[in-house]
Amino acid sequence: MEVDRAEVERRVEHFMEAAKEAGIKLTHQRIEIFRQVAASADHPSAESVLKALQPRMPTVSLDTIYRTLWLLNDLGLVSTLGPKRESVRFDANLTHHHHYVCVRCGLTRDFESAELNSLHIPESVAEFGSIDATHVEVRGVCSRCAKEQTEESERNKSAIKPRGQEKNTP
Amino acid sequence: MEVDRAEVERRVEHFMEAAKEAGIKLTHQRIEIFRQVAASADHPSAESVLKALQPRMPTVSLDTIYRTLWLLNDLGLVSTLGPKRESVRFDANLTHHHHYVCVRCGLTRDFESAELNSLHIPESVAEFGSIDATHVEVRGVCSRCAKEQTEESERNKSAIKPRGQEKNTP
DNA sequence: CTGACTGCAAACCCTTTGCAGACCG
DNA sequence: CGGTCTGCAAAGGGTTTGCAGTCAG
Repeated sequence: MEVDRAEVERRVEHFMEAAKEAGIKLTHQRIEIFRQVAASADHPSAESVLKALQPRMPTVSLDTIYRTLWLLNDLGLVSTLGPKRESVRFDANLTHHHHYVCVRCGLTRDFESAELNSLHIPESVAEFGSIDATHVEVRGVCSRCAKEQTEESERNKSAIKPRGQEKNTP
Repeated sequence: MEVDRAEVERRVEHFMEAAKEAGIKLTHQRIEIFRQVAASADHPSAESVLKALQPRMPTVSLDTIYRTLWLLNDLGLVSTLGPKRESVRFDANLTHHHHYVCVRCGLTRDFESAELNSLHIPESVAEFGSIDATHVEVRGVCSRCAKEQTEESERNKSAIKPRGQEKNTP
């Protein structure tokens, strides 16, 4: 499924500006990789970006795609779906509940809300398939990470923030 | 963070019955692994279950934990958080949007809803940390998988359904 | 020109699998 | 006791990293 052509070009434009501003080089690979992600409505993985790019760029390699996608992520031009790169988590709470997730360390906590259990979902969604459950995910920075963040922000004043790689199962 | 002791025992009880009903053996390992997941409010990974169990059961191995957790998942006694075990997916749509996810093949589609963009989150959630974004995930079986499912349901009439392992980036 | 970037290959981490011995029922 | 289950070790798949050559600015 493809994104509207004009929208793709708008996103690419935005990417070019942001890249220039961040002082990174606009290589052929980066432009094509970004264009490919921007054009796909189905949130591709690195692998599927590679497959899509192969015909146009036979020599592009998977690791460049990874590096580029994470770079784009750091620049705030794309985001990732679901947990970054963690192990699978298991949940013995069988009641209908929702989650608070810390975007820094992955801490996950349940919460309940009768209101959120009965959300009104747009009718258009039914076209995708059956609707079995709806689940709300609240994202933020947990208190512990917030504390660490302020502590270390004393020294860092660089433009680009590193992609948090620390793991944590508190 | 620990789950209420009585609640844990209630869950373990439920597990014992369900296991008997399913005809699987109640080994020491299975009971302890289940108890550990049931007792953790933070949705542990296999690795953290292992660490928690090491003191009590020094010889338990990581692969047994994996096998047991997936077994519990198949029995409907635990569930998994986030995408089962896929590669990271990237998203170039920077607008506030929500997701429809097929639980069979992982197909993911965006949808928008002004109503869902401004949900009322319980105040208790603020205790966990800052609230930066809220995101609704609708789960179901996509039309394509639903078709396949009915086609193959002719032959299968086994009690326990296999854990869907197929991957798919449509 | 020169430092940033790419491609290659090998390393890494989490997870799964094959097999021989151990244990539940 | 027999078949299920465990532990071990090794394989597997996705992702990352070190290095030497390449390219954008």
